[in-house]
Amino acid sequence: MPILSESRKKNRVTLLDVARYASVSRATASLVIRKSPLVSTETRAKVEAAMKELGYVYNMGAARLRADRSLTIGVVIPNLVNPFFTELLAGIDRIIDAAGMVVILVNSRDLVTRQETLLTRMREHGVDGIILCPAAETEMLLVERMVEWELPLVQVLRRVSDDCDYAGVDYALGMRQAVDHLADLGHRDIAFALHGPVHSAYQERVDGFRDAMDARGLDPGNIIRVPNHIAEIAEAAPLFVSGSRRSSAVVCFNDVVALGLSAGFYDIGMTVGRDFSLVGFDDVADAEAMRPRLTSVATFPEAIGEGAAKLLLDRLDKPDLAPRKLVNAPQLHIRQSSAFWQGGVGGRAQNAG
Amino acid sequence: MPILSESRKKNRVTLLDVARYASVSRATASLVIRKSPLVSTETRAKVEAAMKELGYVYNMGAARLRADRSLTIGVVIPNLVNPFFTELLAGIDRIIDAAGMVVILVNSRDLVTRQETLLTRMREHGVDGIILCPAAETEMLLVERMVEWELPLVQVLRRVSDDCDYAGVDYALGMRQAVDHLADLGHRDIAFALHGPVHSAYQERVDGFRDAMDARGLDPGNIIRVPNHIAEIAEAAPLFVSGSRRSSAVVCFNDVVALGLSAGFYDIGMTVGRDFSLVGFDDVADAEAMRPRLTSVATFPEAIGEGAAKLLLDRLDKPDLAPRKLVNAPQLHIRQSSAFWQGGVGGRAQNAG
DNA sequence: CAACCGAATTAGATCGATCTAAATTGTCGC
DNA sequence: GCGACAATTTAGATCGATCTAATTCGGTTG
Repeated sequence: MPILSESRKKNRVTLLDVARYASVSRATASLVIRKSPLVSTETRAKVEAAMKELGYVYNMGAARLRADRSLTIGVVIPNLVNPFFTELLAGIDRIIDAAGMVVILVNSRDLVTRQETLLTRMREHGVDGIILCPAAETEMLLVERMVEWELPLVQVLRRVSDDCDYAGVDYALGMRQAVDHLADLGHRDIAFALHGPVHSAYQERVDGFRDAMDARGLDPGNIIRVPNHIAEIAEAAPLFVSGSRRSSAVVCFNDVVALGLSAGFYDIGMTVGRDFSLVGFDDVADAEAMRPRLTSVATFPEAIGEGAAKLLLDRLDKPDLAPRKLVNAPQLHIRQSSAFWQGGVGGRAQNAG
Repeated sequence: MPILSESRKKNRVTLLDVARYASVSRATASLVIRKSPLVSTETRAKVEAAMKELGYVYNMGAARLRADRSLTIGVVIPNLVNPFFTELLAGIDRIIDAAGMVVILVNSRDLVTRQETLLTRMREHGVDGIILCPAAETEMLLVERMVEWELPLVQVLRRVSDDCDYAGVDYALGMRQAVDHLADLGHRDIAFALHGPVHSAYQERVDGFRDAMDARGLDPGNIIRVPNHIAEIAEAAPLFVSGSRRSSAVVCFNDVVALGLSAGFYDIGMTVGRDFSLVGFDDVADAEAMRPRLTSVATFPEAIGEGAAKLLLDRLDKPDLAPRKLVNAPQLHIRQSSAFWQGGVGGRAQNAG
């Protein structure tokens, strides 16, 4: 257990020191810090001068104890390395920071047991609220327990309970945009490539794909799981263009899958955006940077992060607000990886040839 | 200013409640929590049962006030979206988490004034220590001031002062590996592509490139700045293969630059790894995922994060340790983007043709 | 049996702020 | 000149833990 140097605590300047130096009471000094309108301009100036003079540092810890407010919020993310979550985090940070609060960040690594521990830890640290992207297989119970604890909670991206705020994406709409785009280009054999742990967003994307295909009168049955690790996804590319069920286009669960498959098609000598069409999901920065540039459904993670943070701030203000949902509309970003159906190649080749 | 619901504070279970329930004193209950060996097994069991029974939640805030220790560390990162920093963060998180502490994360956006504010805020929050990747143009003074504050500090990746721990990379060695590799492949006209704000790591990379070129008897003068934003880097590719000073290979400041240039060469119809060689720096996940796969100097950001966190934990333990430096050796990861010099193409074309 | 010991327990002060309720000051109307 | 009133200021209790300096107690020991 780390111990702090003795000297640090010895010569710490407290509010009492400031008050004495400015010849006012501790209470008045406290009012000045909190920018209360109750103190006169004159006194305020005197105290502020004293604070500067003595090098006073506000002690949040003490304030928190008395006021039961920590200006701290917890953020639980299942995966730090995925750029999608990073952008989400950047959005959260922007809003929380602007509100003068700070973020305590933890990484659940998508493990429910770890998540449990972490939530307890946040509670012990006295966070004012939590933004949670629930680990896969999180039980509804967890969220309900937190509501019971009266710890303000916002679910983000993934949804476990309806009794609690949520900021996410209209995945169904996104899938419709992707499928409609490919269908409009003439594709009929459209596959879906997915991976990763199962959670509400996963389910909504899959269902969204199915519904969108149905709506266009296409067969939504060609759903293929690819490896979870990015470097191995490429190896799955042949699955889409060989065997009994060939496709001419694939909608990807996210951009990571799309990036991997794009590499995979390159490896087997197929040119994405000509021989085969690919649509990603999320539109992370790589979509624009890779070649061919990736057509992708933008989900604006940063905006979602901002939305989630705002929901939380609202709730801190009014704890009794009814649960709210913030469902962002995604937007298809057409680039080079999707092209008109060519016949001759892919699943329709036999019919067309 | 967010206010918490009244009820929350009303019915909170405190250590006193637990003590009463277990019919022991507050002090004893406190000892149990802190796993002191002073209490008898019997009493310990009694108290632990009471805690469970009453649903007691430890109040770090109160403990921190008295014990002057917060089990919290601050991490200041200049850019959340860069995957390199994310991996770094993951490494830090792993170690800090294992030590039972949590990370307060803030984003300086590479602005010194913001960084200033954030450091003050961390101090007010009573973090036990700070891991700082200094924003560009941070003055040495800042770090020295923090040492004076007796706030344990570890610099990471970028170095501003020698009076303070530092965890980073041997950039000079990395550049030597990159240059030697290309030189061994027969390249003589090797350019350097850089971008971004100027800081110690920037300088060390540039100097490293120059020295490495000198050591091989090559002219290190072809250093070109490319745009900062990833989507625009591609446009800079022609600069390397046209004009008076053509090159056959380029060493990149980091993988973001490499990724951008790789796209740029694709756009002008050149095949990286055949017509032109490219070596990245950092070896982020994309290096393996892109096509052609990127030869890159791995700097192991996650390991550096772990190293930095360990340095900090050590220092918390022994504040009077002399400043230490942890300089990781990078490692060249050869993939597809670098190939033998072809003559006929690139800078040497005229000589060879 | 008194003195002493170590192990276990505890009362009470304390950390540094905020909150409550009351005191102080100055101003105004009559 | 006095009470009413608003504007400031303040003393003292308080948040929930930890720390210090005892105290208790069963068991040895001389």
